[in-house]
Amino acid sequence: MERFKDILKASNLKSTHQRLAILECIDTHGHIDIETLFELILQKYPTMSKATLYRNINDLLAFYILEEVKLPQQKQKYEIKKVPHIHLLCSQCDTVEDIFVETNALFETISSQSGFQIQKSFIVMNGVCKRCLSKK
Amino acid sequence: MERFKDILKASNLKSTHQRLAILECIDTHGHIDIETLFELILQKYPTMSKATLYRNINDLLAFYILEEVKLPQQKQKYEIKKVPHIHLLCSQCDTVEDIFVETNALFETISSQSGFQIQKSFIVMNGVCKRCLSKK
DNA sequence: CTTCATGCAAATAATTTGCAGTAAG
DNA sequence: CTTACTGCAAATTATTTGCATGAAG
Repeated sequence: MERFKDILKASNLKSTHQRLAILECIDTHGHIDIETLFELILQKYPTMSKATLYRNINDLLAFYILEEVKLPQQKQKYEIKKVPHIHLLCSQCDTVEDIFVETNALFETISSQSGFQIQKSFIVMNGVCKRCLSKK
Repeated sequence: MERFKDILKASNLKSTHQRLAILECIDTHGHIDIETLFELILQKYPTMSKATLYRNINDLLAFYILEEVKLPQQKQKYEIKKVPHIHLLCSQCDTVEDIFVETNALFETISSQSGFQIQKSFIVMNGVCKRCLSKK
């Protein structure tokens, strides 16, 4: 994917097969943990080592290309950095959905109530997704 | 503290010195990670082992006496389970403050927009706290 | 060519488990 | 007394690092 080559170049990172595979894999999965990511990439690049994976994840985080996603009760996951959004974690099918919602009203309330100056937010909702709800 | 003895008894857990120390320590600190907790308890109970600490944390989580707090860029922390609240994480002094805010409006928006049925939420705000703001 | 990234193995850190002894109720 | 809990050591699992080789630009 050309898109990722450009992103890497912008941070002076070389576009190795491994790095591109990591980015594409995270991109198509949306949210993924190290172990799953490793297994998926191994299928395409049998020589991929975990050291490389960890090093790349850390580098990509440092350059703000990736973002960590810490969900309750789950192993740490990663996603491609995008505009701020809310995570909807379904307790039935275990999938994570992203949703874009206006949160200014909430931010306002919090600021005026506490004097805290909000820079960014991390919001996860736990519940049951549309699909699982309609299954009953 | 009698309060914790009652809580433990309600879950058929014995009130050992170690357990009470863990609970009191987490209670007074608000949010604390394993390593810090271990060092603090060692001061009071020099024989405390990490195996016991981990086992107890897991048991207390299983009985919903503790709750995990996963903050961005931080080691996993724990807190005594309380009513739902929002975490305010200050990027200057690194402290976490709890705040109780009405979130129904946001929940409503999310539900109607996505069809997701919310059961609980985990919300962290990153920014600068009142104290640090006034220091300038 | 030059520099940076990879793979392997070894090192370190984090967490869990088995088991014999100890304390809570 | 009986059962559950603790501490220690060993076992697993997760993550990082050093170094020689290989690939990207």
